Amino acid sequence: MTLLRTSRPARADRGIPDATVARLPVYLGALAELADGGRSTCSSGELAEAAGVNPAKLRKDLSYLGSYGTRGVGYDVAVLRHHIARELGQTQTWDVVIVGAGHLGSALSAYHGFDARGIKVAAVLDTDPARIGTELAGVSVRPFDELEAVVEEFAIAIAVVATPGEAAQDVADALVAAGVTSILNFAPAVLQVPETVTVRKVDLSIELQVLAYHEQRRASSVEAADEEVAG
Amino acid sequence: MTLLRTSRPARADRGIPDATVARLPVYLGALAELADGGRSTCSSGELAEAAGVNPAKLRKDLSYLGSYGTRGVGYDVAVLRHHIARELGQTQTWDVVIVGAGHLGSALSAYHGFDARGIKVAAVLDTDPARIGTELAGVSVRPFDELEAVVEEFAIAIAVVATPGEAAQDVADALVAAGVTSILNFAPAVLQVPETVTVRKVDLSIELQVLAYHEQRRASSVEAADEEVAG
DNA sequence: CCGATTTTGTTAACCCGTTCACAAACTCGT
DNA sequence: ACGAGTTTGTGAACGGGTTAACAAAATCGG
Repeated sequence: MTLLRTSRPARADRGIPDATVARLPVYLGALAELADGGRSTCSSGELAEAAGVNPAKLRKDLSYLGSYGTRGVGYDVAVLRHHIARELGQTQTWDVVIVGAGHLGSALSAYHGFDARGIKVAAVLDTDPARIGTELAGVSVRPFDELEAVVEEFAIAIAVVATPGEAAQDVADALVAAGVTSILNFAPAVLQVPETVTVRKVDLSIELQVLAYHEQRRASSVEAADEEVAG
Repeated sequence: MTLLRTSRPARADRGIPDATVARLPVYLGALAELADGGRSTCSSGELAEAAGVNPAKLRKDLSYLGSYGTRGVGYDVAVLRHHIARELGQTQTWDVVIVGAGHLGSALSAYHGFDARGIKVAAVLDTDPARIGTELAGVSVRPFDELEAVVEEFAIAIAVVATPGEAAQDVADALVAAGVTSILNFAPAVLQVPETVTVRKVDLSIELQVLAYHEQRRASSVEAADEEVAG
């Protein structure tokens, strides 16, 4: 027997590609709209249009979940919603803790998109005494000291860092020590964590900066076009 | 003569890759820290460490801007900052308008990362009379009707959509009509815009959902590991 | 029951981005 | 002036994701 393990299913152990996982919630939203509109089935074309992606890409994405469509017919809206939700872990509710009750922390704890997607803000923590005790979207702000207690109480695996950049690394260290294994980082800082912990970073000013870059190119492309004509 | 146009410079007309552009602001931040620490030069290794990326990737990224390093020495911090800032369009200030003065709009207008990066919130607009006139981080909230006037007054090219999902498409249409050419969309909706307009989308709940997916895999990978041992 | 039509699932080509590895270019000590 | 050591810039291999294209599988009309 040969020991050729290189070319194997490879999806079984590696899971769904990240790029696909990031799009699944979009499909879920589009399916919810279709369901609200009374549709019980839909084609990949319709769904792709609603989600703003290429139909081939959508089918490829869905194929990672299994074969839940019917050739010549399309997808059953309810069935597909169920399978995507299951794959994303939406069949259970994920309790998360938000660290930092500033503007961003407030905005996040008030964000309505969460409940609909199986995410619940279990607690908001802050070190500022002035903020502790204030009510934010149903939960009151608790002292940062209580982190370990909170993580244990709600069995929290996912945390959101919405602190200033200077505090972010210390907060991350505390989160890791408390047993959190996934961190969504909004602070403008690069977090150092063990390999066992997943970090995703969102930097609002970076997004704007990318837009500014494209704007500048747009502006200077006028000159470029002139050159083109001249040359 | 053959018509082989496939392998061409291709960078001259296409500009810097988006992935690189998104990292340049990170390098800029790391360089600012180094400069604050009194460093006048640095190597690709140091800068890469500070930015949290692979040194080879950093050098490749910088090579798109030109050759601003010195072999055997490294990069001059001040010079490199200047060139990156110029490439990103940071030598000028970009005025942006934020539509939606809810929690997220408030958080964004108070975000300190902007000023340091050449971005200025020129105006915040909302349709809710209760919010109009309130002060947000230096600018008062103005009625959404004044969009065209605001865009003209500040020569605005970039807008931020921080409204509920239902209002987003109407807002986008108005923005396009007013002459805005870049949109950063925080609303949970897929925006339809002309090809001439650039849209970038940030969905906070999607980011959390991706983390939830990884968490779920982590949990079920215990079973998978058992199987592995058994098989 | 069969051919025409629709739509999925998937293979293969393509493209972009990452990473490796190394030659070129610089500094420094002697 | 030269060799040893350092660090950049980039050519090339690699890998993942996107897209096009098509075979497989279903429906429908007659």
